[in-house]
Order: sequence, then structure tokens, then C-alpha cells
Amino acid sequence: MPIITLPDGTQKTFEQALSVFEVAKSIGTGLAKATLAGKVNGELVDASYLLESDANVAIITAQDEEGLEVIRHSTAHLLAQATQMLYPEAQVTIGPVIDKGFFYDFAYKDGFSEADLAKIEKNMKKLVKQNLKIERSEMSRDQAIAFFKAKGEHYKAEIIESIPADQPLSLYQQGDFIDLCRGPHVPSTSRLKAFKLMKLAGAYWRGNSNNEMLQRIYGTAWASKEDLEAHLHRLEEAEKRDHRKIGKVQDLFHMQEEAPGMIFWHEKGWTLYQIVEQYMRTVFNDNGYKEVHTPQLIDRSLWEKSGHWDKFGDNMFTTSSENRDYAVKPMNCPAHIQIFNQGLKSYRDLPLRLAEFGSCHRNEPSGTLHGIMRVRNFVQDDGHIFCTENQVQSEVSNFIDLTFDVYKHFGFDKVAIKLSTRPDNRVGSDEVWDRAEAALAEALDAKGIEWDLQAGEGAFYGPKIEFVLKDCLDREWQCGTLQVDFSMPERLDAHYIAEDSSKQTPVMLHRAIVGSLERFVGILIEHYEGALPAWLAPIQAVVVNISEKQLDFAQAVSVKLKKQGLRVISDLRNEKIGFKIREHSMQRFPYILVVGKREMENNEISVRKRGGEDLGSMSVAAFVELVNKATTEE
RNA sequence: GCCGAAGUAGCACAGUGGUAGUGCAACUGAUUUGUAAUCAGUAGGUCACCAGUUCAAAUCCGGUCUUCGGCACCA
Repeated sequence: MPIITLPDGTQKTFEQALSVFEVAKSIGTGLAKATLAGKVNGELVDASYLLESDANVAIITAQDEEGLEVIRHSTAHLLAQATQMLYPEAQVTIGPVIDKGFFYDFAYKDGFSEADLAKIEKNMKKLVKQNLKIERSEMSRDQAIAFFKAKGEHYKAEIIESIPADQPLSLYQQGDFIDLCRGPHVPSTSRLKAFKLMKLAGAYWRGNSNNEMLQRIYGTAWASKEDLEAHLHRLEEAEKRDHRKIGKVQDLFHMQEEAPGMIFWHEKGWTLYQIVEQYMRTVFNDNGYKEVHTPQLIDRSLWEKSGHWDKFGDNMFTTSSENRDYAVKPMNCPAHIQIFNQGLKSYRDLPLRLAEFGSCHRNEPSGTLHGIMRVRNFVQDDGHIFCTENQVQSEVSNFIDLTFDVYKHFGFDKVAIKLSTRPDNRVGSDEVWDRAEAALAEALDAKGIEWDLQAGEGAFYGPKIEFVLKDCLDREWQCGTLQVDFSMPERLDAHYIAEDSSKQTPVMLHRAIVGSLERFVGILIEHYEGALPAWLAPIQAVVVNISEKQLDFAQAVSVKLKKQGLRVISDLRNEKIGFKIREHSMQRFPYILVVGKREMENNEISVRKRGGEDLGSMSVAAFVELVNKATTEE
């Protein structure tokens, strides 16, 4: 006589064991129809799951986040089934749920093409129409291994072999297709109504580049056709924000074959870049950093000593002259230690904060380049803090505050924080790692900041906090970073004299807020969809005359505004005003200043704000004040 | 680097073996314009590059480079 407690607290007593689906049915036929799965005592189960004793039960439908996940997971299985029907030699591997969809990896030596995707999707829809029941069964480990080996599914057998022996294995069958899976799944294929195969990609077996490459098919799946359409529409909209597209339209920068991964900044793009750099320079100045500048080329011996030659040699650009090998610097930190090492330092000199906008080159693998977001030549708002171990906590804390302030200033308030801890391959004692990781975690917790742990993802010399911004397509880009380094100062012989006159090695904090300026400019472009706030806009206003009669007046206005420090251009072409307004609106300049007969007579300008709002006529001085007010508020 | 796709005029794209096209931009002329496209005309391409098949290649085959989407990488 199971007593079932529902999420709202109501209890129902049943005469005999029953399934989740039957519980739903007892509540209402509508709910029964919508049932995809259940949650029994907090655990997700199939709708067919048999309740034999008292339990807390929630009915999972497409309305629930978990229901959507079940749909996506089942759609991945449907994809595998449809694919194997068409390509029997394709072996199944894994097919997890991901953000907004799913993927499935197949081992298939011929490889799939775009045309195959269409075929597979068609077959999936056919299987949905057949309304195949999806049924769960269990098998012992040895049975399962033998079963999949006999089917020629070697990858699946390998997965099972890596599952602990004491766990029962569940299998799901739909039609002739059987897959190993934890579940749960929707009751039948007809419940999968809205999906689309999105793209084809390669992916290494078990995520290891030494392994063979599998064929990955990505798909998206939703509770309804409307949700699917909405998702596809969002993707289209997001593509319009692409910094590469806007960079071209707004004439900000370009890239070309002869310099892969490096940027040709045009005047307007460089203006934006410089605004960001100059702003970060004031941040350095206001926060106790000393700006320095170090060489582009440094002898191989220094990189050998720092360990970079050994660890990242393949990713460094090198050159040689007069029998000496040099590397183009991939980072500034070894050079900053050279500056630290000039003259004997005392504990009173600490913390010493050095900053540099140093141009760095890294020979990133060709497949990783991505617009201006991932490049081979970049400049960071790079800084290194030399301090004692006791100072780490407060430096970290101050840096976190500063970083959030800066992001806020640029208009970002959603930032994901990750804490990466000790990797297998590392230097330094466990005791030191304990302290360093605790210092970072405590600093985050003390501020009530939510963060994700990335165990084992730290640098070999210390743990790090990463500040991650999302782009318009939800791709994540790491901008800020704070790394605790116990190793490099020692390798490069950095010392200070402590209070007890002993010689000590300082701790070094590697830190950047916006990170690569190139990437950050890209993120800004996408974040604002090219409509940069006035303080960042390379062109703040454009003066347009209505007819030739106001040509001189328009020019004079433009000169006056420039003298006041505004970034202004004028458009004196012999074109209709509507035409000019249209062009400059599409360029998304913050203000369009119209001067015609009326304005000339009153010595005023008509101000049209981005978006079309008419701010009326005003004097040049009033407009300057308006812009200054707007930029300081921004 | 690996898997897949793509590269045609400044930009967006069409062209799948037989004279390389459309729209916008550009240029010239007319128009002197009041808040998102005035009209007419002109010019512009070694079809990424290299090699090949063919009477004939943007188109087919091979290679290279770059870009795009992923994977791996990211000091």
C-alpha cells in the first residue's frame, strides 16, 4: 500500500504498486498525457518506474527543466537509432545533453557529410511517426560487455568496462535499437516533436587528442515547435552581433591571409582600442601599479630558465641573429621579474605592482583562431604583483573588487567565476597549494561571489581565478585572470630581504582584468551590437548639412566640437537628408547633428539621438555638455 | 594540429564543363534637398593560390594557403 507524497504535500494512498505514469493518471488525464518521466525521492526515473513503497513523487513534463533534458537525451538516442539504420557500420559511443540540445558521437570511418545530416533527420522524423515504445531493461556487466562486443560496438563495451562493477547497467530499447544508458527517457518516440540537427564536427574519443577522432552530430531539441523556432530565431539574431561582421560594416579592422591571427586595425577600430587601453591605464594609475615596458625579443636562455622554452616552445615564434636565438615574447612576466631583480628589494617595497601593455605573440594552433577573439598577437592589461605570502589574501580581495568595478564600467554585470585548482603535474608542496587555494576561495566567499570549481585545471605553478564573459552565441571567453605563482620568482632568482633580514622569495600574482584587449574589443562589439555607448564610440557624432548653403556653418560646428574633445565627423555630401540619416543610423553613431537653414539662423544644431529620438535644437555648448554628461554617467 | 564546410567585383550573394552575373557601395552628371534609400549614366573580376584532366575549367581531379563550425590546446 504505497503512500505517494506529491510536491505540493498532498498524499495519496494506493492499493498496490503502481507506475509513475499511473500516479499521474490518478491526478488527471491531461497530466498523464504530458508525463515524460518522474522524480522519485529526488531521483529522475522513467514514467514506467514502478513504485512499490512510500515515496515522494513529482511528475516531470516538458514544462520542467528536467523534462526538457529528458527530451534532449531521448532525441540523442533517436539520432543514434536513425543513424545506425542508415549507416550500419557506424558505432555508437556517447550522446549527452548539452546546453539547448544534445550531441552524439559516432565512430564512422567514412565520415558524414551535410547531406547525410538531412537524411538522418528525415529518418528521425519517420521513427517519431512510428511511435516506438522506449523500454528499459537491466543487464549484468559481463552480459552487457559480451552483448555489445557481439554487436561490434567496441566503444560501448569499453565504456561499460570503465563503469564500477557493482552498478547495475540499464539498457533502453526502441525498435531494434538498443543502447546502454542511465536514463530516464521519454515513454515513446512520438514525444519528440521539435528537434533539428545543427552541425557536424569532429571530436576525439574520450576528449583525448591522442585518440581517434569521432564524428559528432550536434542537434537542438525543445518541448514544442514554437520553442524550436524561437531558438533558431535567437541564433539568427545573435549572428547579427558577430564582431567580424560589425567590424567590417563599421570599418573597425580587417584581417588577411598574409598575417593569420593578427589584426589590421583601421582608424575607427584603433580609436576604440585606444579608449579601452587608456581607460585601463587610469585604472592602473589609480590602484598602485607602476607601468613599465619590456622588450619584444628576449634571448632563448631566459625562456629556458623560466621553463617556457620547454613547455611552450612549439607555440613561440623565434628568430635568430649573429648566432643567438631569440623568442618573441609570449608573455610579460619573466621580463617583469627582470625589473624586480634590479636592485635589492626589501619587504618594505612589497607589494610591488608592475603593469604593462606589452605586445605578445603566441603561435596558437591554426584551428583555434577566431576573429579577433583568439589571435596570435595581442596585448593584455597585464600586471604582476610581487608580494609576501601574507599579502596574498588582501591583494586578491582588492583585485576582485577592482575587476568587477571595471566590468561594470564597461556594461557587464553577468560574469562567470571559476576557480581552477592544483593539476596533477605541478610544482610546490601540497601545504603551499592548500594555502593558495584557500586564499582564493576565501576571498571569493568573503564577497559572496558564486563560483564554479574546475578541479585540476590550475596552472602548473599555482591556482587561478578566471573571469569568464559570454559572447552573443553563448560561447565563453576568459577575460580576467588571477594566478598565484610560487614557482617563477624562484626560477628567475627573485628575492627580497624580510624583516628578520633573511633572504626570501616573493609570491607573484599574475593578473589581468580585460585580458587580451583584442578579445575584449570583440566582446564589446558583440555585447553592444555595434551600438557602443558614447564614451566608447569611435565616432560620437556626425554633422550633416541639409543643403550646400550650410556647408561652411556645418564645417565650423564640426571644428568647434572637435576642439572640445568630441570625436566628430561631418558629412557634407550633396545628398538628401533622409539618405544621410539612414546611412549614419546604420553606422550606429550615438548622435546625428542636423544643420539647415533654421539652425544656421539661430546658430544651433538639431540633435538626433541613436534610435531616432529628437532632442531638439540646442547650441554647440549645450550639446557638448550633454555628451559630457552622458559619457561620465556611462 | 584533428574532423567537416567554404573562398566569385569594396560588401552581400547567384552561376556545376561552352562569352562571368545581380543588388548595394564606388565614379560621373543632373537635382539643393528638413530626419532611415533622388534620378540617369560609367567603370570595376588571373573566379584564393599552384599544378593537372579536357577542344574548352569559376565549375572536374590533386596539392597549398586562409576563413568558418566543432574537438583538442590556451603559459
